[in-house]
Amino acid sequence: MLDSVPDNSEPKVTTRGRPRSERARRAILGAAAEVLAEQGLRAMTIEEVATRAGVGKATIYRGWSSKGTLALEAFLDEFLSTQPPIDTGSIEGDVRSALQAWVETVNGTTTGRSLVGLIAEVQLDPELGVAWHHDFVDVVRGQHRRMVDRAIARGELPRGSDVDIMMDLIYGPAYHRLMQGHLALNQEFVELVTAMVVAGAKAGAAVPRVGTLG
Amino acid sequence: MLDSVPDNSEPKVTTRGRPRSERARRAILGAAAEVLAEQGLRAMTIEEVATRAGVGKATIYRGWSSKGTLALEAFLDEFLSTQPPIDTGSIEGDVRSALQAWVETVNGTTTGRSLVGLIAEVQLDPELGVAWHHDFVDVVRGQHRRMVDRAIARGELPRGSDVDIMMDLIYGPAYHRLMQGHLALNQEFVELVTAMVVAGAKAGAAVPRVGTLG
Amino acid sequence: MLDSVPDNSEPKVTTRGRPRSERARRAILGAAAEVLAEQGLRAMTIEEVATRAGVGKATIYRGWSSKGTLALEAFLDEFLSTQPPIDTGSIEGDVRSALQAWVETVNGTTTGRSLVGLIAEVQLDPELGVAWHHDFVDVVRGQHRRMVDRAIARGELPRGSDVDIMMDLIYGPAYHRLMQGHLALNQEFVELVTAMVVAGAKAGAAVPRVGTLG
Amino acid sequence: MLDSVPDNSEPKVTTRGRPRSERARRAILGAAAEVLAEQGLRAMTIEEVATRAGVGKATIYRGWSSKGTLALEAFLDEFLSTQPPIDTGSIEGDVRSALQAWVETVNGTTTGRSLVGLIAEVQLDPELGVAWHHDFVDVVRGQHRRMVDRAIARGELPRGSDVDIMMDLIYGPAYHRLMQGHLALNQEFVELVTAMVVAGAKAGAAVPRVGTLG
DNA sequence: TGTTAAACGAGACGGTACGTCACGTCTTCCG
DNA sequence: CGGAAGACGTGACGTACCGTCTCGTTTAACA
Repeated sequence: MLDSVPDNSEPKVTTRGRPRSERARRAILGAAAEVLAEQGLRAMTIEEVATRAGVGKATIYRGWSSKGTLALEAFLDEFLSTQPPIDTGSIEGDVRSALQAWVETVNGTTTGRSLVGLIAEVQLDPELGVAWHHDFVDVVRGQHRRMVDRAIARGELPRGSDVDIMMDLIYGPAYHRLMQGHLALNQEFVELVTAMVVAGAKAGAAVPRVGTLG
Repeated sequence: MLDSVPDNSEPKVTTRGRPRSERARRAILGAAAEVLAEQGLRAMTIEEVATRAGVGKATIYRGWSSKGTLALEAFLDEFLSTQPPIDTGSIEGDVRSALQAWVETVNGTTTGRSLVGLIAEVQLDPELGVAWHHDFVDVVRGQHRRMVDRAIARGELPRGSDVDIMMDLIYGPAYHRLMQGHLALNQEFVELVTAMVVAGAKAGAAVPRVGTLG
Repeated sequence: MLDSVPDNSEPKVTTRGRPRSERARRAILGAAAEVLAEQGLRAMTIEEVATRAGVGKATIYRGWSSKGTLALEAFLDEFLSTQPPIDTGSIEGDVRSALQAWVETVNGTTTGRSLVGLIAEVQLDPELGVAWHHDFVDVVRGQHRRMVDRAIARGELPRGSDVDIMMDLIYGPAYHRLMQGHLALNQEFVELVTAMVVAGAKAGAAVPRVGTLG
Repeated sequence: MLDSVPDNSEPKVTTRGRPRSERARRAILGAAAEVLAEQGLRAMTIEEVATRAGVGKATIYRGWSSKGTLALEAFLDEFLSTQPPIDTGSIEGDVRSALQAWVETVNGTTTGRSLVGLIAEVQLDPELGVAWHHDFVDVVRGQHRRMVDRAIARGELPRGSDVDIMMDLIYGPAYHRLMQGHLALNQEFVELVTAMVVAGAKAGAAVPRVGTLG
């Protein structure tokens, strides 16, 4: 979907203006992160965030259109900082490292639990979806895409590889287990997915592209 | 409907007794399905379902512990009936057919939209998670597992294949696109996933199994 | 306007149904009377009444359409019980006694202060005006009217006397001082008004009724 | 406008300084009068006045301490200009003319409705009461007092007449009907009150003055 | 004429109360 | 006597204004 790195030097999580006072903005995001970590997204209320931040509710509504957009912004920096840039030199090493970092965050941090709650919220709040795509999906997929692009450039993967499918094969199973909770996200999972995806990608170049679609 | 679902001749979606009167039960589930299709899970309220069903709210609470469990039951039969038993004779054919049926439901029906809402709700309501696993995840994965087992039995896939990872590689990308909405769930997606997963599975037998570390 | 005694065996202060539970109704009216006496009508809030009554705000809104109608009902019984039926045998005695009772209530009780607040509120809330007229103005004027009617029957006042004007001459100055606060409502005021009104009424029978009006 | 208003060459409606810029002051009072006429005192908000006047809220608060004091000043000149100085030569003529002018204003103009709202507001806002007495009650009663004083000087009324009671008997019924709304303020009312008050006043000289009791 | 301090418009801020909604429980009363 | 109807206590919602407080920007008096 997006190939170039999104130029969002600052997130566009809200559709509204942000608070004039940096003090209020920081207090709100800090309180939101706190409540999010303690109680989860469902239990988080604007009223409690306002109280903890020492801020009027209206000030929050002035800056964020919903609980979701606020939680998203509170979540973003923290999560992204746990997903380091990765470049091991081989596609297999890159995939393994990226999955490992993701699994560790998801299993070990409150930020990981917020991720689950936010993905859920996005399904239920269409407006939040817009911000989610711009500030999370596009950003994260941009990083992953560069990983796969490098592998193609190195000749590790066939030139005609479908990068999007590659990315979905790597992270799809991970998000699937995260959301359905049917099996553990552990080291074995990381190894197996890495092995199968890399094997499939190297073997799968010959896939006949169907003609009915672009 | 299902090619021999294990033992749940009747779903265990609720932890409570069900309404004494079958009439009320049908009216409630019908009204719930209606509201679910029209307005989605977030907008559905117990009050509206009760009104439409011509039933007291207490009667609903007697049978279902939350909006989620009610929606789950209203969703289940309908969704599962759209996922027919599959046995084309080859793993490639089976995977393609299964994904196709899933994609068609998800793209074309209100039931598909309910699926998204329910997965979201499950993340936010732990109690609902129990019912979700018993009545949805286990059932559906049971079907898929038999599909892969048959391929191993036929010798299409190596004997030591990790069936769970296979299943996650097939459906993980699908659910990933469904929840993140970053790319279309179309025929090309079905073909590419089928090809890469089958290629990876056939090639991936040599993967060195890590110990039980994790 | 009204001649016959209004048959309001129970007040019609609200336009809505009243709470089903007598317990809630009593708690609400009690709390309202309390807050009214302590803080006055302006400072009284539905939230505080609800809290003190141990009742949800919605229960109050279910029974009363505004702060005013609630305050009115909380005020009514108490106020009316301070204005005893009067029958001294002479118009002069009756007027003096009635004014005296009124002045004592108004000067000495929190109910008196509520009266001021309610009259003010009625000016600002047209809906409240309807209830005010039915439950207060009509009731009180009915009592006063009987007082004047008896004087006419006794022959103390001329047969053609305008009863409404009489009543306004008695109570008009009183309410005027109450609202404008320019002079004290004391015993001297009662005596002077009584004397002048009775003198005017006895002398004023010969007033030529203007013909331009009914 | 007034037949020599005592000393308030400029009203003391506010306890604060006024806006430095005459332009702002006029814009604010104009906007306030407009909103007052359109929506009444209850619905008038400082925010709307500020917006209409093209002025910051702080500029209003710099000049007036509350909605009431602002409304009072917006109301004053306009109302007083409708109550012309009166001197017909007889007490009866004076009373009739004064009541007539008052009734016409009250029945026919938005200024009349503002009067009601302001009297109400005065009951609920003690601080406003101070300004109200200084700028309205004292001014108006000053006019009326001179009217009665002249009648006494002319010998129409007994020398010992209680001027305050006279004034309350004239205007009390009028304000009473205005606030309670129980009967019309029409020509008949004017005539009857005039007749009865004048009759009472002329006959009532013999009233035994009670001591200073009360 | 150029400088500078004030007053200004705009409106964000921390609050309070509003009136509404849906929750999950409890009560009433009808069939 | 079971269930529909819906009132109940609760608590969060999102809004409206409050009165205060920064912000630049006029604006007008003095240098």
